[in-house]
Amino acid sequence: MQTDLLLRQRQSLIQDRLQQSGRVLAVDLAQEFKVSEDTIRRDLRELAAAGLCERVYGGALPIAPGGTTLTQRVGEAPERKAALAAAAVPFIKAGMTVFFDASSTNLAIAQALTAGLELTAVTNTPLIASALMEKPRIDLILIGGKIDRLVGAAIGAKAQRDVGVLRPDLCILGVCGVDLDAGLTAIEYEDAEFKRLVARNSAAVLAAVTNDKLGTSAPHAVITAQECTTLIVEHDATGNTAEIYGSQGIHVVYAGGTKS
Amino acid sequence: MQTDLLLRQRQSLIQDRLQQSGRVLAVDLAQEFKVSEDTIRRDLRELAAAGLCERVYGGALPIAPGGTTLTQRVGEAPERKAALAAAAVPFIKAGMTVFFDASSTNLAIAQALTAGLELTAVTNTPLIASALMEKPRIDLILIGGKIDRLVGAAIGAKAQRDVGVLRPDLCILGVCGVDLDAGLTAIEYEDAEFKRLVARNSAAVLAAVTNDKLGTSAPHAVITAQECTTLIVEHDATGNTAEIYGSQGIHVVYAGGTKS
DNA sequence: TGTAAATCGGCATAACCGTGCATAAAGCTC
DNA sequence: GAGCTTTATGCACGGTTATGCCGATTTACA
Repeated sequence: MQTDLLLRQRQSLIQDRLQQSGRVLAVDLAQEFKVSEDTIRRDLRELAAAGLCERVYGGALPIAPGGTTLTQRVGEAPERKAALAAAAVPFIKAGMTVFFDASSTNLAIAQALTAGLELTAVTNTPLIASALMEKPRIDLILIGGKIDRLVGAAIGAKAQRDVGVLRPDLCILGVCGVDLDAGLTAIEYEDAEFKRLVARNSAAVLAAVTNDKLGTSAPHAVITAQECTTLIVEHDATGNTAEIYGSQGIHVVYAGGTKS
Repeated sequence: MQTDLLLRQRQSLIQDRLQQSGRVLAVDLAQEFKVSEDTIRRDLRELAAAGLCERVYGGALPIAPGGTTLTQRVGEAPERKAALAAAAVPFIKAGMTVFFDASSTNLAIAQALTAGLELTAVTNTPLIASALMEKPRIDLILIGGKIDRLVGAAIGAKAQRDVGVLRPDLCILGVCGVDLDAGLTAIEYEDAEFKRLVARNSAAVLAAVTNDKLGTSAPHAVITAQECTTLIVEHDATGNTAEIYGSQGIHVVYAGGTKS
């Protein structure tokens, strides 16, 4: 706990607390920073005036997300995705080049990254790019092209050409289905093409999936299950998931629960 | 503890302290270098002017926050930007191909578009792309490349190459300064290059600016004032704006007010 | 509806700031 | 080397900022 902070430092830290824990209490902050509650309130008022947080009785909340179509998907089961994201973050290490595929879970991962992390991030998804811009130490590369409205990202010929020159250390894949036989699958043909290209060019592939995708398959194959390095599943995924996929050499991680 | 340092040495050491501990206090430095606080303050002022640190009350911080980024600017004066946006929307007609340049005001314009509008939108700014994704009838094309954190968009060689093939009907330019003699100007060199390229390739150029940019100029010229088709200013812009720019054949529109 | 907590505005104060001026050292010109 | 300019520094002054405290008001909740 630091003492004698400068104003900007304090406000900056408040923003961190906000983004990390989803809310802040004036009392807690006053105690933590050893200043009066009045000062904290003034800070919160200023941050709110600058549009950086939403002022509420007793503290403040992060700025309300707009309500996007893909943000809509983010709105579904946010705590599950946050748990998956928290489990995925440790796999992203400083200095890496990481590709973030289009997916609401991956957006959660991007948001969950610690602010100080230094890495090169690549994405074809504006929403994820926007989230990554909040992290000051990240080198951000945007893959352009025509945006597919369903996927919410650029996946066409141009995007495939641009992403084809990259060799990421890690590919954080978004998938529509995961099955031992069918492998990782996607709903759209072109999306699957794009995902396969990136995954095959990456040194490692990580996928974080909610329970409803486990054991299901979508029309278009992306990669085989064996090509997936790490699979992050929910803590209450069917009991034998780890054994089934683990036997294929896949590293299975349970999120937010007690298991393994 | 050293004595009798030369100015450059001292400033260099201050930078070290800054990078090492994340902040410096004027009092501490004065004591450490055995000079008056005034001298330290002068040092800090110079370093800040050179863009090497951020001056704050009591000392200085590293340039980590990085000037004012796009996400920061979004929160400033939202109601003024909304008014400008409302005035800009009528210029965007169905069927057009429109380029949205990086700018917090342009983000407001993107948000203000009616949901049913059918058009092809192009942007190099993830934040604007995210906003445009909410409009279901818009064909969205993303310009990729390395994201410049200060500008908040892709403006490098790759982005210029990709945008160079487009011939938009309308370019909604974001500018840092507007002056009759200096024309439309930008703070960053590469950003200016990018903007000029897009503007010159567009059939029409529209710029919406807040009062603080009127009559000012930034280091790098984008286009001459005459090359700007439409200029949208605030309702309380200095009275003779319309006359001055109007005499150059520029269509001046006052936003949100009673005038014109 | 009553109560405790949270908030807002005003006020006081101490620390901090920038400016202008003076001084001294260093560098330059002739 | 005399005389000038430039530069770095310190000091004094008035203005500004950050913060804590107080009183009046609003809000949440039982």
